[in-house]
Amino acid sequence: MALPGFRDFYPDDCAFRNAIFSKWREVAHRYGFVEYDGPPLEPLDLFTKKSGQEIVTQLYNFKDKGDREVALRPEMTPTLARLVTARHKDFKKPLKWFSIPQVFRYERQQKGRLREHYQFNCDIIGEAGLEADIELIALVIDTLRAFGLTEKDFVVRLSDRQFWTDFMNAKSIPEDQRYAFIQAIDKSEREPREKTAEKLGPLAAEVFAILDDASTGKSERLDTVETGLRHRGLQDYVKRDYTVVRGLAYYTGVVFEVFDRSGEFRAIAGGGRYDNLLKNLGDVDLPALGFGMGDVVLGEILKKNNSLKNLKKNNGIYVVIADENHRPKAMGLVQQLRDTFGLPVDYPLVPMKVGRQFQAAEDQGRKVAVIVDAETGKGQVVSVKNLASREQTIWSIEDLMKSEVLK
RNA sequence: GCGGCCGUAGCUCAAUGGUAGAGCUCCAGUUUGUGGUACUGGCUGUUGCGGGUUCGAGUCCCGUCGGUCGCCCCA
Repeated sequence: MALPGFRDFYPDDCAFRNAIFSKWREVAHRYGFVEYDGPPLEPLDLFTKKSGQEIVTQLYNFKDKGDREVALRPEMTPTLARLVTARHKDFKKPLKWFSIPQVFRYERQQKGRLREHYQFNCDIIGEAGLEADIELIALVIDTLRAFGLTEKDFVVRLSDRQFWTDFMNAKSIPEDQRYAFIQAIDKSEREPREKTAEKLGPLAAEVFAILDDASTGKSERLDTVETGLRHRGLQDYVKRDYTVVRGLAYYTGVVFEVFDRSGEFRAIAGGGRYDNLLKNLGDVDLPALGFGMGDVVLGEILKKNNSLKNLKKNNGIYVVIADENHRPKAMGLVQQLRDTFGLPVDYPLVPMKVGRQFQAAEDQGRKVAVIVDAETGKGQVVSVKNLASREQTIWSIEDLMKSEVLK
């Protein structure tokens, strides 16, 4: 039994996970992003430096045999920051980097939240202009579209962290009250309105007006982002919503969260601009932005929508050994097929009834069966059966190797 | 860390406090050279674990571990 919050991946699960990974990679590559990776285990202070000591309660951390305080990474951004600050002069800006790390957190698990998951991380570093924000948001949208999801399935809720900073400046909210103010906005959706109003005090009416009707809030940044997305035909995937504030730790500009329209699941993805983080962490002043998308919530949604079906598509070859006397010849053929086609080629490891062999071929999702029998023993002849159409034809091995019937 | 619900075969579940069962899966056969059906047979259990009540506990009580949903938290 796996530890609480950790998953086993049986072959079907692994196929499902890998299908998600390959879509992620495909879309990231389509956007010109390149893949990087880092260690799953990091010095503890890499994370406390960014998030403070409180984060330790949510980490898998321990002392290693060299007496170092270490932790399993809860997120990729600190590692990315380390990589980038260490060698930023080696790379032309902007960097468009992605990664699919397994990340960990020590928390009680619940729906859509385990103690580990794989998180697709895409970041753009070294570009302060809003074109980068638009590109990144377009990437989030296209990633989900690649799984067959549409504007009917999900929405990107767009907000602007700077908008609220400006608001608090205009209202002269003291520094020590700003955290509570942002928290109140963050929780306003999950709390009774009276409770939020109590927290906001005299500003309640004005804030509610903005939360209820996003057009009340003015943000040139969001105007530009929305226009940019409209140019790409993606305007139906986004909605301005100032309730999104994203934990507020280090975001500085445009932020966003992606939700499914049914409201049944947790956030699918989230991200935004964090222009000061690299400077604070690594003493390299580069603007940056990024998002993360986990495989758990996405997987739940794809399963509900029945996406990613047909993972066992018909391909490959099953060599049926109809006459055990010719097993040696069959083994030669198996080897030759593997060399020639690079497709899955399987066969019975031990003598098996012919009917069972066809069943095995079927269960494995093979496209064709190549039948080795007494005729094969006499000459270089095999029968080839298409498992779907059940048509069977006779081939010389020489012709078979040049043909397309097995592909 | 807190609370609700739930732990019985590999899976899904049944069994009034009275001898632990079914379906599916798996394996084999019906069928000694042709696959999704059908039929037949077979394997699998310290009823999560530990205490307690009782003549007797899968069933009731307590604890514990795990699952699940929510709260807290959300990098």
